[in-house]
Amino acid sequence: MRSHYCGEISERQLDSEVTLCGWVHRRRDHGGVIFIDLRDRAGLVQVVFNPEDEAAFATADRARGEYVLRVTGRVRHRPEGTVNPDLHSGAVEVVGTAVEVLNTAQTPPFQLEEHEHAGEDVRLRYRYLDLRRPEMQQRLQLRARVTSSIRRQLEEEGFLDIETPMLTRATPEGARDYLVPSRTHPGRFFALPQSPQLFKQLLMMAGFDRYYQIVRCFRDEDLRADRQPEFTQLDMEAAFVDEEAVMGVTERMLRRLFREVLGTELAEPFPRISHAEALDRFGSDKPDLRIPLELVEVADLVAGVDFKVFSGPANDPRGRVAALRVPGGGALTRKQIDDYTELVGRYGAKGLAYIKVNDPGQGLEGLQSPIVKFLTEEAVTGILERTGAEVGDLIFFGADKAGVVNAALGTLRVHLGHDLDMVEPGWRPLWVVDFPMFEYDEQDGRLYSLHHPFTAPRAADPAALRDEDPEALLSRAYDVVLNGVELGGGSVRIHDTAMQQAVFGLLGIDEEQAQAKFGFLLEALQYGCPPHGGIAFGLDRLVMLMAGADSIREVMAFPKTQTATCLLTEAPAEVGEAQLQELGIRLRRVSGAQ
RNA sequence: GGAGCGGUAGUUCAGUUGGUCAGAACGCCGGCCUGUCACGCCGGAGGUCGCGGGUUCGAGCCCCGUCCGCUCCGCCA
Repeated sequence: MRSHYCGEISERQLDSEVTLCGWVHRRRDHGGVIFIDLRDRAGLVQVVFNPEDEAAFATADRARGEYVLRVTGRVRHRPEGTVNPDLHSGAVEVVGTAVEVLNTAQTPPFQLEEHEHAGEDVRLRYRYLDLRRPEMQQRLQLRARVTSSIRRQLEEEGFLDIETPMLTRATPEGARDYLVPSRTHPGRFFALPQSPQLFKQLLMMAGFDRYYQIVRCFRDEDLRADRQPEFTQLDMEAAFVDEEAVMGVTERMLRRLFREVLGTELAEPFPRISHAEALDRFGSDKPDLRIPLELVEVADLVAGVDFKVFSGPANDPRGRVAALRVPGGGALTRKQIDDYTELVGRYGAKGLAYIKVNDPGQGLEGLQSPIVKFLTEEAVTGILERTGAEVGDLIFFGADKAGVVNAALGTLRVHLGHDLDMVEPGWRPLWVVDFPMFEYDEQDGRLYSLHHPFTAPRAADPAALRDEDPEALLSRAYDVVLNGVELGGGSVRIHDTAMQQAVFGLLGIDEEQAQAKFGFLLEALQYGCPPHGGIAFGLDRLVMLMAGADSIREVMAFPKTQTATCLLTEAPAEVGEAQLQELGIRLRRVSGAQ
């Protein structure tokens, strides 16, 4: 039907006759000559129609935006002075001698323009039109190149692509499950997988050694710019490996990916940082290393002052007092500081103390601050020294429970980095390692896995595990972070029944529950389970970063809205009584019915 | 569950203190135009101001409720 893609046309096809199929991107009618920019997935090319070709000219005259055309014509150089350097095909044009209207089109509800952006709701409602836009075409093509590169690398390293079930069972821990009622077993439900975690471990036990899958996962939790109810994981697992092997595979894969797709070299090896150090220095377990700001611990300096706001947390084992020095921050206005105060308030901070360093040579006189008067001169001097403050700087403080301080100053650090234009260019991957095994939840009064209950602890045996303070226990888990985005995480797994039972025990999952929910896993562990470990990546986030987009919706063909609906298909929708009856389901109440 | 921002023409938006405030640009339709490329020029059509209620002589504007979109907190092993 066609000989080339529109976007392919260049001087290489000079003087040859080409046949193109595409959409009318734009039509410029000069009365005596008509230009049509014809668009397909590869790009744009300008087609010229002259009145001498009567039939073609008449058809071009009729054509409107988004009409689908098949055009035949000869490729020629553009006349002197009319070359368009913004277009790949801009040195040439196609002289249209035959046109066929393959289909007409209604006027689109929004312009498929780079220049003006339609609201996201309109774009989602007419997603098939939105996806025609060159920007979206490029994003989804980028996504395809990403998965292609990943597959090639992993397959070269001997990984097998094996599918796992979409209909599985609900898990007691973790995110809320999407449920699917069983028709053949009324009253019972499948769950859609939150990840193939247990299946990939079973594949290791089954001897497949090296597995990977690019697989859809489902979590029924509230949405964010980087969270959708269905999303795609690059999931990997290998047997007879330790954390070094998994991290090695990962780095090779990412390095090749960025080289092939973006022409960029990533650091070799990726730097590593412990979870504790990440929180100490950056207030985040996914620090953006492009931002040259760090938190500094000052609890010891203010532990003795009368100022309860500081001395309280400084003497609380779960508290933290930290400073964040902002070079040149003295120029921040009162309004800006107020806005930052409001920002950290969202994370539970009760305020945002600061010191403006006007002239440190003058001692306390050279400082401008609402809190200096509550501190000792010794404390202030110590703070200035430790933060390395210079003239014109500003120092922010966080004093509260450690979690609040980290969240507040960690977020503040990122915002300051962007607002003050301090973000360094480039790609800064890193590994976060030495995660705690558990996290204590004060509300529920119990431990939760920081990763998941199958993560191996750094403990020799179950007895050693029970001897330790659970909150001090480290796991054999690792996260890979890129420019402040958590790209993926994984761990070496437990491959021993007794150890798995011991971890369940610490999580408050008793023998009976463990058997009921994970009996098949505990059983499988007893039939010769090899040591194994793996990692899973958020593919959408990876592509989002590489595409320079600020939401994963921009790199998904048909994403959901924040309330988890599809504006195009209007899913979820009600179903008929007959369908419900077949499933043995009666609705408690029909809310939101029309 | 909570906080914030937004909803006015097909689209993106403006609309002051409640009183010619139903507006602009783009798009669309018609006409003109032989080198444009976000073509240009002339003319035209196009509105349930998200929805419901209230205050008022009078509401796009104020109040209450509600729906939708986005950002964030909680949540996301």
